[in-house]
Amino acid sequence: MDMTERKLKILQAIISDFVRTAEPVGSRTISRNYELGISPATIRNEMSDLEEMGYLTHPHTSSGRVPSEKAYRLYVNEMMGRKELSADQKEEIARRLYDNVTELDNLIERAAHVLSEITSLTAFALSPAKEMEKLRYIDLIPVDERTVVLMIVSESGKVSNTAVQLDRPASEETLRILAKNMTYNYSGKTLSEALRSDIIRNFREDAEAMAMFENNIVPGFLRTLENMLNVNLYMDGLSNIFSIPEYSDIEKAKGFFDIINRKEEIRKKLIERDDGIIITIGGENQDADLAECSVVTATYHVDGKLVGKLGVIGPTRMKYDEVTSVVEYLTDNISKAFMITGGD
Amino acid sequence: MDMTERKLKILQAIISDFVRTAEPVGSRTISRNYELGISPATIRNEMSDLEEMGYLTHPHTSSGRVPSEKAYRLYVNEMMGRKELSADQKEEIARRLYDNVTELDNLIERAAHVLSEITSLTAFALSPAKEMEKLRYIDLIPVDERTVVLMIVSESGKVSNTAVQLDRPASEETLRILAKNMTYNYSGKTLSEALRSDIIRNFREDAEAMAMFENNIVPGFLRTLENMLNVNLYMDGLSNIFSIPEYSDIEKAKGFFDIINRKEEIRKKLIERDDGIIITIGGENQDADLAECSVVTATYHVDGKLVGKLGVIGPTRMKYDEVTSVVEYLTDNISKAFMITGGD
DNA sequence: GTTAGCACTCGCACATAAAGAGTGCTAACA
DNA sequence: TGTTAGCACTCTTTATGTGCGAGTGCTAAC
Repeated sequence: MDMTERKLKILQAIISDFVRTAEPVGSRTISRNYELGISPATIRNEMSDLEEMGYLTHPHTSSGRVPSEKAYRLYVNEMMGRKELSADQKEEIARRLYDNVTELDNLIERAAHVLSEITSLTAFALSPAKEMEKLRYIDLIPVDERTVVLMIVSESGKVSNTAVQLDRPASEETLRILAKNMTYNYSGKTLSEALRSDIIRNFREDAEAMAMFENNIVPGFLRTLENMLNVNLYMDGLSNIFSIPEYSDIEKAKGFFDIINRKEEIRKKLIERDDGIIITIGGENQDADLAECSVVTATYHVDGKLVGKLGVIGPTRMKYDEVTSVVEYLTDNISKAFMITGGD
Repeated sequence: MDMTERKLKILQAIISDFVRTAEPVGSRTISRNYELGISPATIRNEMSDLEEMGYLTHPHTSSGRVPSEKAYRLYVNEMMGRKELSADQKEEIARRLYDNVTELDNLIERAAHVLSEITSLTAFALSPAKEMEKLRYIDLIPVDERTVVLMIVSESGKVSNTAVQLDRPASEETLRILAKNMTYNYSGKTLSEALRSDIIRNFREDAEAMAMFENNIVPGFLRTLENMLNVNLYMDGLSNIFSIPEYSDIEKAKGFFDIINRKEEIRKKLIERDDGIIITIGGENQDADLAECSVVTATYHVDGKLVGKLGVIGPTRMKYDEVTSVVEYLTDNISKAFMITGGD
């Protein structure tokens, strides 16, 4: 059976109506509310065809039609236009994103918040992966006899540090040598290179320094690198789930929270996703628990180096055009916002 | 009407049964399952008295009795014993608390997690208030011509820092002088003193240093202090709410999440609460949205200086004895755990 | 003071009925 | 040949009625 122009229009009308109301839509509704100039009977015939083609389903004999995942996929791929955000919306988003942000992670967290509020869905955002960040500078700052602070500065200016307790007192001179050596050995290396590579030990001539390096500094160094590499997952708008009719059933709501609680898993899944705007619909999500959800993600870049993701998770019946636009606008603006506020 | 020994026993039986089953309890149930040696009819008479005294309520004429808030209050104040945790439970808690913790905040977050799992309720924990923390050491570390890292180390060893962009290049000498001065002026002061006090400017002799100090260092200093003072609220076990019959109604569940979402408010409320173990039952919580919940909080101390809170929120029908014991055990162990793992 | 007995009250689960929305088919029409 | 009106049929939803069970409150006897 061929897809005709008219079938497409009817399908679009059905999707649009169902997205709005969450109720199966009947032929009369389409005929009344969408000016296609054809009678309910004709629409019924077309609907019957569309069902045979796999674009519609029938909850039961005597109810309206519901778009299938195949229909959403067609809609997203072929029929959906970008919904340009209004100037007001853009301003609102920008204002809230730019407001008083001092840390990149902070900005990302806020992006999740804004995203969830605008879409009324559950939003998430991943702080940037820093594998490709390069080390710039390493220092050991004596605080007291047995305490030094190990500080690592990355090329993008991110600072991280740990207080390290020493076995034995260290002279400032020793610390200076160690720090200088580490900076020399590691600056220009990426964080993951530094973490994976064998620790470079080239002060064998100084037994004292060497012992301390081995026992105290190296563990602290690795710990700090790991901290810097950590990717945080922020989620927001969890309670939005309750305003979605699909989840008015307590069991389903519970199921949703069960998914959402497995943060570690989500984090991994997100990291695996391809770059750019990705929409997965229902069963396209490997996870069986997500079979009734769609996920929209987009990738942001800061400085062309740091890379992270954000997006929303909601019922397959979501406003893909709107959501896509907001997600895109946010990612486009994240690096911009961050430069303006001049965070570290 | 007087409270008698027997009435107390019956009330305790009713509370205990209702806490377990969430169903109104009838006279037969009490007579069968609790060996009080009296018949249902007698129990009915006593129940009737207890109702008149305000300890029981009656959902409708032909159903069992439900304890009132007044009953829970009596129970908590007079009848409840501490439920000693089993050695196994203690070990389990300790193991999970001590496991691989490197940061205090981390430990607190985990405490919330453990607490929610053990009680099957929603748990929260507040990272310690650091108002009383004293500054130990301040340093300015040059990274490149226009970038320095401002580092603050507190007496308990917590390190915090910000990268500061400079208007103009600064000599290492200038930075050294500034850092030395700041350490001299602020070490021994508490964080909040440092934040509130006027900035001390005593290098008027050096116009160059002074200008940089004013324009770049001071804002970074204040920002860092504020960061250090920030109190984080961790919540865990949100989805536990779904296994509580009281919240099988979607509207109530939604209401619960509405409360939980107002993190800022919760944080403030928690900070205001008195020290020690505090139990508020139903309407005793000012917040109308919490009128059907009870909140149990306890205070922990680290090093006798840092102070924070943790606790649970659940239905008025909760196992107060168990919850109290767990909460108490956790707070007692937090500082201990932290010393053992040798965190910063 | 305690207890057995019994009438009475509700709430709940279940069945049944009526209403409403929507389809699918048939036959007529342009 | 495509479109439409008409109508029987299906299935869900909502309202209504009924019986059952749990539990009380009262009375009278112990």
